[in-house]
Amino acid sequence: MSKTRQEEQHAAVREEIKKFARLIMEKEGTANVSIRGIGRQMKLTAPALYHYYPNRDALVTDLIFDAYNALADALEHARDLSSNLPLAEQLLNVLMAYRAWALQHPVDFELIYGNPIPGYGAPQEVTGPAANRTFIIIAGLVTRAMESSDFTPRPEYSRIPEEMGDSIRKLAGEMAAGGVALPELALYLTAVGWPRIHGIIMLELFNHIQPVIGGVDNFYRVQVEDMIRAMGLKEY
Amino acid sequence: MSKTRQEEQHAAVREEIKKFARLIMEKEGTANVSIRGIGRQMKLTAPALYHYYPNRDALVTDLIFDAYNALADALEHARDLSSNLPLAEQLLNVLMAYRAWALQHPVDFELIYGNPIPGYGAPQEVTGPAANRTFIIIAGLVTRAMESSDFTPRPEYSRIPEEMGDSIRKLAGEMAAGGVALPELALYLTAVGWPRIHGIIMLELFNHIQPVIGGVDNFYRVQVEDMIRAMGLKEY
DNA sequence: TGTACATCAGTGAACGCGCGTTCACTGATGTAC
DNA sequence: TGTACATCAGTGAACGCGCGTTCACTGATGTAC
Repeated sequence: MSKTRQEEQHAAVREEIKKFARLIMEKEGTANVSIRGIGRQMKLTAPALYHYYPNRDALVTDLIFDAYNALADALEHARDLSSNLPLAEQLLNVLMAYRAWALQHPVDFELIYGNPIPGYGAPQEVTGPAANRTFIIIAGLVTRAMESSDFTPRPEYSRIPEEMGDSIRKLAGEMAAGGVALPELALYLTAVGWPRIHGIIMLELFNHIQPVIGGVDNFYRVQVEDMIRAMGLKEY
Repeated sequence: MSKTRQEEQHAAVREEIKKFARLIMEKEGTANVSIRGIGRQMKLTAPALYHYYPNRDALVTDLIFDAYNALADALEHARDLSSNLPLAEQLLNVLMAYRAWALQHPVDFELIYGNPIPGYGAPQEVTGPAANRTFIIIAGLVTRAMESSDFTPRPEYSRIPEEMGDSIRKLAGEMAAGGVALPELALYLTAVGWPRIHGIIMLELFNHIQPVIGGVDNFYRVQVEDMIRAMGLKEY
C-alpha cells in the first residue's frame, strides 16, 4: 500500500500550504488564516488549493493535529536527550521543553490552547488522541520518577484528595482501556502540575505576566523545580 | 462638571451597544464583534453607532476595560461579603470568585486573557491600571493573611528564591510608586498563586481539562485550599 | 522513437456574503423668543 | 401660547475591501501504443 507519486506530491504541497498558513497566523493572528491569503503568499490562485484540501476547515484541522504532535514530539525529544540523567532531571527538562516549544511556536500553541477559531469546531476524534500524547508523556515520566524515588512527597501530594478519587479512578480506567496503565497518584500529580505550567505560559504568551514578573525564565524554572521537589521526586 | 442630558443619553446607549456586543461574542466568538452585527441586533443601521463610538477599536477597548473592572469588582464583592471571616477564608472566597466570574462571563474573560482580537491592540494606558486592580486585591489579602497568621509556610513559600529577588523588588518599587506598598513576600506569593488558578481556568474554559479531570469544581477548590495551606496562611 | 490521448494542477471569472467607514440626507425633538 | 429654528439620532446608498467556494477552462506532463 505504498504511496503513489501523485500522493507524495500532494503531501508535499500540503506541507507547503501549512508552512505559509503558519507564517500568516504569526503575522495576522490565528483567526485570520484564509485560503485566499495563503494562495496570495504562495503565488497561486485560491481555487488551486482545493486540489489539496476540500475546504478551509480541513486545513485548520490538519494544522491543529500537527501542532499537538509537534509539541508531543518536542517533549519526547527532550526526554530522550536526557535519558541518562536521573528521572527528576528528565522531568524537569521535559517541562522546560513544554514552555520552550510554546514560546518558539506561539501560533501553534494558541491554535491548540487559545480561543477556538471562529466558526470552526475541531473534530475530537482527530485531535483527542494527539492531545493526549502530551499528558501521557508527562504522566509516564512522573510514574517512573515516583517509582525510582526514595523521597517523601509533601502531604498534599502524597495521596489523592478524597474529593478527586472518583475522577482519577475514571481517568485511570479510560487510559487503561486505551492500553496505558499508570498509577492513580501519578495521574493526579500530572493533573495538578499541568495547569501550573500551563498558566504561566498562557499569561506569558499574551504578555500578562511580564508587567508583574520580570525574568519569566527564572520564574518558570523555579516553579517547576519547586513542584518536582514538592511531589517528592527529588530531595530538597 | 455634571453630565448633560445628552451625555447621559449617550452613556446609556453605549451600555446598550456593549450589551449586544457581548451577546454576539458569546454566540460567534470574540473575534467576530462587528459594528454591523451589533447594529443588526439592535435594529439600527451601522452608521448610527458612529454617534457613540468613533470606530470599532474604541468599542473593543471599552469592552476590555469593563471586563477588567467587572472581574475586580466581583473579587472585591466576594471579599467584602466575607469580611467577618478569617482572612484565609476571605482569600479562598476571592479565589473561588475569580473562577466563578470567568465561567459566568467566559467571553469577557477570553477578551482580556485569551487571544488578542485580530488587528486590534489594546492601549496599555487604558487597560493597564484596570488589569492591576485584580492583582492588588489578591496581594492585599495575602498580605493581611500573612500578617494575621501564626502558621509557618512551607519552605518554598517562606522566602523569595534568590533568582526572583530582583524582579520582586522591582515590582514592589513600581507598586509603591503607584501608592500601593505591599511586602515583597506577599507579592511573590501572589505571583506564584495567580498562574496556578489561571491555568486551571484557561484549560477549563476551552475544554481541555475536562477530558482529564471530571469534577473541575472540586479540583479547583482542592488546589486553592492546598495553596493557601502551603503558604502558611491556614493550618494544615 | 514518434504520436495520440488522458490526466489533472492551476487559472480567471463569478456567486453571494460580510466588513468598517463616509456621506448627504431627513425628520423628530426640544429650545428660544 | 405659538412659531421659527437649531440640533442631532438615525437612514440609505455607496466606497473598497476580503472571504469561501463553484465552475468551465487551458495547457503542460507523462503514459500507452
